[in-house]
Amino acid sequence: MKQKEVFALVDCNSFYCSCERVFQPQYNKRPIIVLSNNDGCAVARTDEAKALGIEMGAPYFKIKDICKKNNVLVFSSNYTLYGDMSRRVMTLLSEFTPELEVYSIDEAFLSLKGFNRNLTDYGIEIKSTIKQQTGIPVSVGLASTKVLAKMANKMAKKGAFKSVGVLSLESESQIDELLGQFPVEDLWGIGRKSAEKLKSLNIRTARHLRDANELMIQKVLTIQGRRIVKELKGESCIDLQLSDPDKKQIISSRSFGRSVLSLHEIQESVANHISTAAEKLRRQNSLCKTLMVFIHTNRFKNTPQYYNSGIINLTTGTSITNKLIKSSFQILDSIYKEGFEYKKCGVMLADLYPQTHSQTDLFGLHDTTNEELQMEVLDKINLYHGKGTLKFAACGVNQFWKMLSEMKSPCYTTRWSDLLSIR
DNA sequence: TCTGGGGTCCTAGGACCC
DNA sequence: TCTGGGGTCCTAGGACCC
Repeated sequence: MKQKEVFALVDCNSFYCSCERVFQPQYNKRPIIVLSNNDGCAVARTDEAKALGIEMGAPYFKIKDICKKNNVLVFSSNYTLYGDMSRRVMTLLSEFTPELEVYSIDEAFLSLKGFNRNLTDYGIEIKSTIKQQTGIPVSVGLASTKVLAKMANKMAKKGAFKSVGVLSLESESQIDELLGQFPVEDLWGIGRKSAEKLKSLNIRTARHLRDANELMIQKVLTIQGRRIVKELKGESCIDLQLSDPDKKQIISSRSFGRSVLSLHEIQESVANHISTAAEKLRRQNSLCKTLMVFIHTNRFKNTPQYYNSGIINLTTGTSITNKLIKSSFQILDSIYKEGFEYKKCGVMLADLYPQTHSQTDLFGLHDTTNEELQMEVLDKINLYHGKGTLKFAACGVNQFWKMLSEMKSPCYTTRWSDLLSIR
């Protein structure tokens, strides 16, 4: 007989805020929010901030007053810090199971199949280890499928389970009861649109969905919806993904810190995006055959709007930054129009495929060994001395278009000069 | 003044072929 | 005058996730 699956979903509580708190423990009871890029909206909130009514994704300019009035600590995002803290948490988690899926920067699924342990106790052990060794509080949900583990995790964060922060779904009757209380729109994989469709069918709770006709659900929500129904019944059909597969596309894009009018400044920004994306491309040893560039104005502003994008199909795949910058400028020339206030631009590398080193090209357009070596040196220098240490002149120096990040904390863990000193 | 960024999967429908 | 139908491949767009 097939062994029963057991999944644990470990999720860091208010992750970005918790990272900030680790280094400023005096903030422990204070409301904190962390803003998205460009100090745009709130993307992480502590419980104290949630209690003030600050919604996820709320634009900062709309909540500034509440923040001031209530002494909310506001941070710009510091991805270097969060990435490093995430790595520490994931490394610790990997000691609790041989089968770990790092699902996002602040979440991981663990397979505990065949573990002969009390699952709640094991969850508590995981939680306290992470807290003790990194300072990050986590919640743990355990169940026989990923969808149920996600649900358990959500419930572990509130109500009666909150004080423990760990919830293991084991008995049928308990699962049935909790499914009956769980709103269908809070399920993993059910977004706004799907929730609307389900509600029009009078399916309001996870229990309603579990008991619905699978074929009917598949018609309404595609095969993914049917999978959710099966998982709610305890039939595991979303497997653990142990290694992360190569990306199929790589995007780099960002809003400007202010409106940008000149082609020159957009070129600088695009050159930077290409540099970032191409470095990622080389890191997974791939080449790209399609390059897309887009620019647009601020859709929230009452000014003339313009959006355009262009694509170049590269005859031979490449990962050489300067070649890609050249092509991106060709695209820009064809899509840029004078007289608009631009707010955002970006690039996408698509049609990625693994570099094999064996292919030759009839016209000799493929990347030469010399070019590849140059990129290798570039990547090594930037890895060691920090991003952007060595860059192409096209990326510019002043970068007036750069995003706002006015409330960023120091890089406590990754920069020597920012290390905490104890006096 | 100020509204994020990066990614995947699935499906419908068009193009094309026989 | 008769005006098919099935298959594959590709792409754009929708929906979802964090």
